[in-house]
Amino acid sequence: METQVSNGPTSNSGLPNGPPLSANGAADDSKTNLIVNYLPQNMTQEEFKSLFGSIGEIESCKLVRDKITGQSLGYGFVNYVDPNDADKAINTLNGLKLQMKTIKVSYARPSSASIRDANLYVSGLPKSMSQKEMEQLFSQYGRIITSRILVDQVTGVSRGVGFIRFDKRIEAEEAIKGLNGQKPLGASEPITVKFANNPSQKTGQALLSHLYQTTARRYTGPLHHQTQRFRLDNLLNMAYGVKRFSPITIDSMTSLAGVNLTGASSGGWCIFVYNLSPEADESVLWQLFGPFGAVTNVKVIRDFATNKCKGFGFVTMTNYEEAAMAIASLNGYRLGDRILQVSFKTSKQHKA
DNA sequence: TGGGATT
Repeated sequence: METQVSNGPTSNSGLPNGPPLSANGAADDSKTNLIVNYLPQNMTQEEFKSLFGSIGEIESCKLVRDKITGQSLGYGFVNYVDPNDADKAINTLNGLKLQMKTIKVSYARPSSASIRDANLYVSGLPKSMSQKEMEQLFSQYGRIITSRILVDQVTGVSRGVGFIRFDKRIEAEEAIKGLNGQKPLGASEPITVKFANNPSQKTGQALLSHLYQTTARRYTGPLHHQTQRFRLDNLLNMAYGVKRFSPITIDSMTSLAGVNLTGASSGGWCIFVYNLSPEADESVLWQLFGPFGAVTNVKVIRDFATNKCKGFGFVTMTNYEEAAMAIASLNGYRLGDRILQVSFKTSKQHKA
């Protein structure tokens, strides 16, 4: 997504021209220190250093990692010895495409506690709201460093989700107080405003959570009956319930993986789980579905006001066969005093 | 009986 190199009213540094910024007597690295955003998840410290070291001598550099999981947070800092090299790095490496990412290279703002955790996640935005309009809404609370609205990769339509990074954390806090749960002028639904997760943090957490559940289960005993083995044709009928695709033959089963791109929208098979209790949380979904295979995401849908589960949730599984087995096994499964209904998620508009 | 979306 090339748009990420050119969003926001100012550069990510807040220092568009890299002006002098001494003041406190400490080493002034405002002309040499760069922040690099949108690095590929799998890039190592060594690769990072190698890439930026090709420009000139580096005083120091750091790929920022999650303290607990150790995984890259997708950004880092490079401090050059020579300000000219920093300038050159911006000119030559900003916008560079690495794998699926377009990296952003800009001057780093001076390190300070007050600018940390100033990044907000906004959802429920009207699809018609532009980035500029979103900024106008938030700018009353402080100086915006960057902003973005996520769009559907295919249609380009807003997903109603955005990010706002303020200069100061207190500004972000005030924006949450002032805007969370509020309806923008003319909007029909309130927006949600909260502190954003770190980039790419979610997948790591999902992995960890799954790992935790998988490990913990060994010591707490099985949570459900053994998975039953179904004949393949029987399984497919049960998994799909009412047929919504052209009939699937057993012969075509092996080729389903190649068809995933259409059947499973971007990154897995989405499963609808109905009749969860109001107390249900994400962990119960991990526990139920984890044993069947790779689960990448679980979501319990909660009421905005009460924070209680609205009775359903969603699970995303990577592999079709594992998803189908989970559905065949868990549909009709009794959880407490409730009988679960589990099926592949279908699009409502396509309902007969 | 059908949401939210984490750059």
